[in-house]
Amino acid sequence: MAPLGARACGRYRAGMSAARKTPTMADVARLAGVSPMTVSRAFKADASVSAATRAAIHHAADELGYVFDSTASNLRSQRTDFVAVTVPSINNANFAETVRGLSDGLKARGLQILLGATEYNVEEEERLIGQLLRRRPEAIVVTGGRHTPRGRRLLRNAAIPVIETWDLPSQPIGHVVGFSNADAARDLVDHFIARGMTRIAFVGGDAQGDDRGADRRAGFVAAMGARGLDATRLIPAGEAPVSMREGARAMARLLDAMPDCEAAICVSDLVAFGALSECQRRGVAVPQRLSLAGFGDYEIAAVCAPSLTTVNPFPREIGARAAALILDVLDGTRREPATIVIAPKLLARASSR
Amino acid sequence: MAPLGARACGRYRAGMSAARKTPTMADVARLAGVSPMTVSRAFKADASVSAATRAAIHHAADELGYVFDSTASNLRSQRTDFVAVTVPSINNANFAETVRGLSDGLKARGLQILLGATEYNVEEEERLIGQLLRRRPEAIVVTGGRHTPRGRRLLRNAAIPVIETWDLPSQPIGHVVGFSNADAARDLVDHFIARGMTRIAFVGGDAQGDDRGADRRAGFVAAMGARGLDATRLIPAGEAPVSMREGARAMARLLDAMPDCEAAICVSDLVAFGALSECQRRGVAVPQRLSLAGFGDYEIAAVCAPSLTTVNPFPREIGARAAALILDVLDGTRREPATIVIAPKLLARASSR
DNA sequence: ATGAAAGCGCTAACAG
DNA sequence: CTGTTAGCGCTTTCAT
Repeated sequence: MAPLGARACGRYRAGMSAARKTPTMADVARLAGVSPMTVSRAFKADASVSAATRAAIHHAADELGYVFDSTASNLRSQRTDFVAVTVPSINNANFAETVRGLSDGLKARGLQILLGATEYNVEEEERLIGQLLRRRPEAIVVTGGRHTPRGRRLLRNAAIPVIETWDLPSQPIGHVVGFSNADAARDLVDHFIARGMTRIAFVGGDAQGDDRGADRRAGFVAAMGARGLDATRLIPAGEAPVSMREGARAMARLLDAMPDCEAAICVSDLVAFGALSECQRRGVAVPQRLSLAGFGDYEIAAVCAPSLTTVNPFPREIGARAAALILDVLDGTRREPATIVIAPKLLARASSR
Repeated sequence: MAPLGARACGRYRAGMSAARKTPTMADVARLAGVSPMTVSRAFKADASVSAATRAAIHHAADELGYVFDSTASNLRSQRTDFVAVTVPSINNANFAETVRGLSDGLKARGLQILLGATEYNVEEEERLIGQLLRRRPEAIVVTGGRHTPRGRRLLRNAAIPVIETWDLPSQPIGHVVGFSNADAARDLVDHFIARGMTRIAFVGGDAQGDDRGADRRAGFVAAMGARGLDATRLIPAGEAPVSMREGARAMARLLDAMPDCEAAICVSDLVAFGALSECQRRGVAVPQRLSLAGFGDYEIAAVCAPSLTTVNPFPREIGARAAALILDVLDGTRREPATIVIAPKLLARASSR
């Protein structure tokens, strides 16, 4: 079946009769009449090879259809140029923006992201961290500061930079690029209070595994308590990922159970939009009868009518700052753990009067 | 600074005074009193090692904080357990769902996704494919059937399964899991015609690099022509990624330029929602004065009021089918290139009367 | 600027 | 079930 080269046994060879071995640097070297070492140098941008030799080598490589083999390079050089990243969900515009910020910041130095989704589950995160660390990434970026004991241990022992994001963990493992979700919720509370509202509800933040959401809800409760207001108007929205549908259902419950509410702070803009749509279905005027706010500054918050008051946590910048931090640490520019605090921005829009 | 072990020179060691070498299988073997080969087997689920030996080895490994090194395994075994995937954008719920479908289908066999975003640019796709193939993935999944010549060549020569998705390329490189974007647009045209509308516009599909969108627009033009209707009501929406904001602006132009339109088919639900919001701002009743349709069955299409008529292309299933295909090919169950055609489903909702 | 030798850490292949 | 030997394809190191 595969007469030559045991390596190709059972391997996929589209439309090829014989399984010819994939060419290696040695093959390129032979064809170009140089040593393998020179070929290796010719494939590194900053290595010293004469222009003519380099051109000849690339020509030979093209002729053979040679593709550089990172797996061998990784082992020998003990560098993978991977940065491992875990996010709760890939299907979330906020986290996707953080990944973009990371990716853009890292690709200039040839670092590639190895992405995993925890699906809002710390056990899954632990499994994922284990899998990712086997690949020997140069650094690892995780979302949030809550991990299983083994997850924490894996991260601490990894001997690579660890960056926790989207949060300000009380016991950081290494570096942090985040913000206070509780403070953001407090700012929204104060926003409504400043506009004369006191009967304020919080929608969501109950989802198991969504620690950022839980922190926002806790921040709401703390802020309401500190202002001497009723902090018990908490509307659960169900399991993560909590989104528009859940927002609509939660608003239905809120309107039924607490018709006197003047404002509702939702755990995210997606929930807020779902809540808004339910208000519109029921003829509840926003913001005249009920003010609404979300979180995240998702695109929909700016586009929907009325536009949604929200908080922009600068997800792209979180990624960009994390990337810059990684580069500094790998360069040796920075040695001590850093905590970079992002200042989220409250955006007052039409959904709050 | 790093007295022992040249490997650790300049490497990051959080809070460690000396740079001790990362333990290897040989270290674990020594501590457990077995050969490295037995340690290797103990780390493979299906290898034959006595239960007692396996337990002892894992105990020793834990004690040393040993982490299996995939880079060495990858080189020696010529397997990476990577599947490379390129999508136009990571920040798009449809593509994110396809990635989830892939990821879920592959993780059972221990395959991990290596993800890259092309940002709707074939040159970027070419670069990305080159980068990804160096990592020696077991298979590669790309979005769409348009590639640069070098991109095509790289894929064809890769000697791994290639799967093009979200499209039905006329010249497939290998396998295909997709659907006809043109047919989907035609179905929407027929949906409106069946409801008595003839002055129908298409919004978007002009974005450079969004081939699926272009196919939908082309399908609209072809279908309108085939039905003897005016196919010139084409509203550009700007460069990819085209989203809600662009939809709102495009609708503003449509209402100004073609106030007699009865229906508008938008290149995506995001554009359709933006268009809807503009209608609401202007007091244009949807669907009474103008019917709307989108594409993609994004969550917002079901939640917004009025809900949006759309087409569900089953993005999750595209990923799941691609994953199943990859497993079959790697198993040797399938040898010939497959073309799996997904049947998108038209969902008639409140935005079209 | 180029080359020779050695070896990264694991596992295929082949014993026993 | 366990061990021995060799080597995956590159790059570090040290020459010249």
